[in-house]
Amino acid sequence: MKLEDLSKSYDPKQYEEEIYRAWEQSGFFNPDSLPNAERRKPFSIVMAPPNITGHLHVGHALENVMSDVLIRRKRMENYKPLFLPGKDHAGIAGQFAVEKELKKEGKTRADLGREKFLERVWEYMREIGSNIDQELKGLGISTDWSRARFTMDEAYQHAVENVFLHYHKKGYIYRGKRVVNWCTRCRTTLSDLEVEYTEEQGKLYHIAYGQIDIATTRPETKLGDSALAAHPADARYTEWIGKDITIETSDPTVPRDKKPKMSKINLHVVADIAADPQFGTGVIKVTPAHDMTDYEIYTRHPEINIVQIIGENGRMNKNAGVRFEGLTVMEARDLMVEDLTTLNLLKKAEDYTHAVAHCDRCKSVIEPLLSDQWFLKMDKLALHAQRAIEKNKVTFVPENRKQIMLDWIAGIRDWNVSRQLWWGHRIPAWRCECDEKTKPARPDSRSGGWHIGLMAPTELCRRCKKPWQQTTDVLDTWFSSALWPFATLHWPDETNDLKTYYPTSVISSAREIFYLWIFRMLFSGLEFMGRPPFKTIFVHPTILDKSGRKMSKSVGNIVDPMKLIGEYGIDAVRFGLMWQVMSTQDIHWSEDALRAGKKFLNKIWNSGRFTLAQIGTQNRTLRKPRATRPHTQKILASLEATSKTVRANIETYEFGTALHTLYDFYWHEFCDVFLEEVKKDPSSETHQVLFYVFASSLKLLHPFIPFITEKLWELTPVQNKTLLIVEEL
RNA sequence: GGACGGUUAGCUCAGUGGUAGAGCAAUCGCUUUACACGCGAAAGGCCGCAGGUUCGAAUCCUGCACCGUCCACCA
Repeated sequence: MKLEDLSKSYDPKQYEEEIYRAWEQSGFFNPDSLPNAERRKPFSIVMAPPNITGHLHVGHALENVMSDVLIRRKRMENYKPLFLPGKDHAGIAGQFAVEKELKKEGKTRADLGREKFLERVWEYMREIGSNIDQELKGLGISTDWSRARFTMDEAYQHAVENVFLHYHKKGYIYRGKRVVNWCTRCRTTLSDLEVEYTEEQGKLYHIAYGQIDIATTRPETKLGDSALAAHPADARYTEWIGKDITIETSDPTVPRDKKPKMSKINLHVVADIAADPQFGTGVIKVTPAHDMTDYEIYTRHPEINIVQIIGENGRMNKNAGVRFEGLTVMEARDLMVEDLTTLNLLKKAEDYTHAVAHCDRCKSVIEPLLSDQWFLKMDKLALHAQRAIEKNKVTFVPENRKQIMLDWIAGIRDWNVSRQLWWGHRIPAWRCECDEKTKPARPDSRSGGWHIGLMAPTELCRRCKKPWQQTTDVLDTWFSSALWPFATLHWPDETNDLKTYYPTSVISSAREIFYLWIFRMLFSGLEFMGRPPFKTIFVHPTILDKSGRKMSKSVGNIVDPMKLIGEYGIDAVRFGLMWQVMSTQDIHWSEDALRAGKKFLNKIWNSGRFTLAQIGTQNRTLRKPRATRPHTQKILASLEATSKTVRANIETYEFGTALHTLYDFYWHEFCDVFLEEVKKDPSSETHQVLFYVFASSLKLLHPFIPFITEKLWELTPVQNKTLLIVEEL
């Protein structure tokens, strides 16, 4: 291409595709294929695998561009950087996405059945998965596609099974009946971290319980009451402790079409620290099957019994009595309030704002329910993580995240790892009919009568000669994500990749998944690899809208990175993202930064055209020229200073400062001042310096805006030139 | 209820003890042969509020207000 053919303004669309293809064809995204790979030191980042449920959002773009800046920089610093891409099957989110599609066809997953449904999920994953790959490539990131992983790959599934068996062998896995977060729509449990609380306007009902009044937001749970509790130090109630009191209630045996009837029941009164003397009357009604706190009270007082009144479908079950059975929780609440009013037991109902639990995924209200689930004991695993953090085996950026993580670990509870979903890793737990009869699941028996291990589906039970049945429960999606930094490198096989690239250099994570993912990778890495899975945890900023609100579909303030790329080009979007990253402060999204980027690219382009025209076509070496004149000396010194600042800033993840520094240097010192000097003094020395500063600037800018710099590099007459991505800084 | 962060030009943000800065927008002048996605010039801020330390504070300390995020079993 001749210089005269270059357009007067930079047109990204003209070059982006061709350049990305050239990079891919070079094989340089694969660190093993780099020149002198054996002599380079490893550097590695595993991509936070996007969920295959939709499109990339601007947060993905930010995170991956930041990682890519590091990777590209390290490649030019003679490391062999691995940027490992992949995708997550996203258990509940994945299943929910496909269910939503089915709903449009008027079907549910039950209509298809497990097998057919899973086929459908796989189909969906393949389709959406390849879209996501395209979108990632659209960001210009230099990931090694030959190493791409998916959490449902066969090898990955083996790793997951391996981990489960390991934990079981160590006694960390147990099956227990607990009050869990139950999503009545998804029909599965959720871990505490997958529950989202929203402040909602409700009512606080004051109900007469014998001589005591009790306040509750959920009067329908009255049907499952099995005790009352007061604080042991609460003098008002000491005489009641240990005794039964008689309370009046709506008789649940009266059919719904009849008027409510008063009936009496006895409730035992216990002393328990969970009761706050300051709140209401200081007495709590205890409904152990449907409230976490109440369940804990129950575990401390063996004399209390437990009655489940809400079923997994979110409706009242037969324990609630004919009057309430079959009603949804909300319907039951209304009826109970109506009955209590009629029976004159409702003292008052005041407006009350309280936190209501919702399913992170489908936003349905969570019902706390008593349920048999698999748990992972967290005490030892958390302790190891805690020690590693305390001994600074991992670095947190920003630093204050360290203490935040430690505080959180201190209050950790066992992890409910089972899910009643179809899409996910099946738990390797088996049983057969005879086993079920002879060894019924007892609460808290280690595996509740299940046999844990790997079995062929054809294997028969020795006792009854019938085939073993595998549990239909699957694992929490984060159980597999926790293994990402080593399972992607083929653990448990001791591969070269594992030896070379574990531990990874830095993990870049959204605050949102700090506990959900980062913490779990940390203890998993320690448990299975004996070392933390990353040296540095970089908790990157969250992109909010201009007024500081979280981006969400319902608010309609989402920014689509692909649309922006279509409008501004990849480099301008990368520039705009990095321009706004100041330390780890959240970003109030402003498209101005993209406009600034676009203008800057144009400036680079035209200064490039000018420079190339000035220096002629003869190949030059990249050696630093000697400068004898003030303007050449000045620009070389300035380049040196810029280079140092940029290096320091990238090392400390100060992407915005690095880019601002480059911008100021390039535009205001190189273009505004030096290029004007060149016009006045077109000497050989000036041209040598011009060439050197221009070429050096392209290298420094490349990690941020790789396309335009690669294109200009191609046009620059450099001796023994390769692609810019592998040029030495 | 706890933890953390923010509050500087119209908007998005730098600046962390010595006369206030950038990008974008707005104003005025330039069809100067790299670039009008440009060049030059001018304009714009009692640096959230109230105290304190200091010769001197946007910058350090204390308190308060507002905004935001995360964590927490308050019925």
